[in-house]
Amino acid sequence: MNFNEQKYKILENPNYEEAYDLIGEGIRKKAMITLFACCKVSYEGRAMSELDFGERIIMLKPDGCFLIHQDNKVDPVNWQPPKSKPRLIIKNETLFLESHRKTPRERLEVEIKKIHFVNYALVEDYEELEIAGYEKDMGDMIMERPHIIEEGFKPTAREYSTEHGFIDILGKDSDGNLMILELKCRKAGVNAVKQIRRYLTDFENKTNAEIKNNTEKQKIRGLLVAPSIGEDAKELLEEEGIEFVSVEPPKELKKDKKVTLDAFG
Amino acid sequence: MNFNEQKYKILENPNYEEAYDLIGEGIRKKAMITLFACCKVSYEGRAMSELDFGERIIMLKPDGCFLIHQDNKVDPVNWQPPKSKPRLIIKNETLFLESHRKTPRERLEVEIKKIHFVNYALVEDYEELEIAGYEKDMGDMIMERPHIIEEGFKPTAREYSTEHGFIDILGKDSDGNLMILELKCRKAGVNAVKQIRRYLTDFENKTNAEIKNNTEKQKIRGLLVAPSIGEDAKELLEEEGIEFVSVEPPKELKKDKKVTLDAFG
DNA sequence: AAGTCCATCTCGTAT
DNA sequence: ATACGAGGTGGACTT
Repeated sequence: MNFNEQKYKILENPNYEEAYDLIGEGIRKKAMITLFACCKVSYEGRAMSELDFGERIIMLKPDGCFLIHQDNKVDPVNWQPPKSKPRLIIKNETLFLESHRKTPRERLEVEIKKIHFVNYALVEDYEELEIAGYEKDMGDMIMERPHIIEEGFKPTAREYSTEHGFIDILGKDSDGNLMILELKCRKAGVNAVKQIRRYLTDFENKTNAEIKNNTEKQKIRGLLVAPSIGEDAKELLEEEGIEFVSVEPPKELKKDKKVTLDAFG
Repeated sequence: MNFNEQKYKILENPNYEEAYDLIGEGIRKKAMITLFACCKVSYEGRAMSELDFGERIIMLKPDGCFLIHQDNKVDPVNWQPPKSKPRLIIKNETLFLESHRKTPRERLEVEIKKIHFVNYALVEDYEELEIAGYEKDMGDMIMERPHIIEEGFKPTAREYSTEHGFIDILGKDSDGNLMILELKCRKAGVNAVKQIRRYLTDFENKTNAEIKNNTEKQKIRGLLVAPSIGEDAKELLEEEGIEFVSVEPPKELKKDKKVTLDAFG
């Protein structure tokens, strides 16, 4: 982030012109914008809706998302998807926020009666969500029957924490080499391979630092474990010297899984 | 709103204790709480997930909803549904936000590294969304104006229960033949056709069993009513001798409809 | 509480 | 661009 830039900016009880300026600035800077305002919302597109005046939290994201949240429910009451284009309009001394998209043509219009506060925030976030739930079943299966991976494989740790996230399964092969397993319950893509690459780097640095005097060099093997693999992922895999093991995820019913998860409670 | 109460409260760069107090106050007052913070998120329940440190917008709603929004996508990256219970914890001079629910047992934990700003807002909103364009509205429209389907069509039942589910609309044509209508408010696929096929089978069996002595055989017509139809669905439709009627879902609001009707009274 | 079905589903991925 | 399927689907309604 540039030091000239503020991380965020807040205005309380702004008039429509001040709010117009702040929101415009936020959009230009690709910030997350949040308003607490009394507004009326009209939507027309795949369906059609009207929401009369009331107070809501409005969010604009830098990817074009437009969310209007009431004080209940997980889902926004009205919204526009990514890549929608926002527009600011002042008409009759009133601020209007609009958001448009094409294919399908959709339009959201928000008439702002009163803004209590508005802010923008320059968000820095480089992380992606790692979901384990479905991989968990697969992990359980491998922990119980390690020979699925290869004869002599011995798992040593689960959900092993590193700088770049959690390694699904850590273990050793019959020659004592370290094995790093990344599990995917569906067709694996390039991201999975990149993830293993990061884990390998973590461990190679660690190994170099901690046991640089170790004369017999311990090998570190990276394995992608998934039912199948995309073509682009396969190329990257071979470049990186990472191995691929085809494993079908166990077909358990959700109900069974639920029982398993409840057992933790 | 009580005049003693502030409509909202904002803190910039609070320490963990100040934030703890403000968020606690917001929860007690049943306010919407918004944070701009660097945080790490763990979820365990129906599935499991980890999201490493990064800046996000966190929202707590008075109904117990808990949302963590990254700077893209409509959906939150992690969340808890209504009626979840929030908890504030200070541990090792660090603030943790938790949210729990039962049935199913789920837990969300947010470790807060740095809060840029936090606020709560006492939201006053008594409006509900008025929406049009659903299957239901389409059904309403056809019940009110049956000629949309064809001249002489007379609906006899709505949501008619069969072994294989509910028939949207049942009726008779001008020749007294039975008509089975399946409504889709968007482009219809093969499933819609298969559904009608099942209904037809149900009725043909019934007819054969009950009135096998009936000399003049009553025809049973299956109709798919939708704005458009997929190519694969069209093929199956023709094989099965099912008819297709193109009807756009009504893009008018209930309120408008009510106004229109009121205008006649 | 559990099941069913719709949704401006959203979101990913392959074609 | 479109088509198809999965989801911690969410949310409304029925049993």
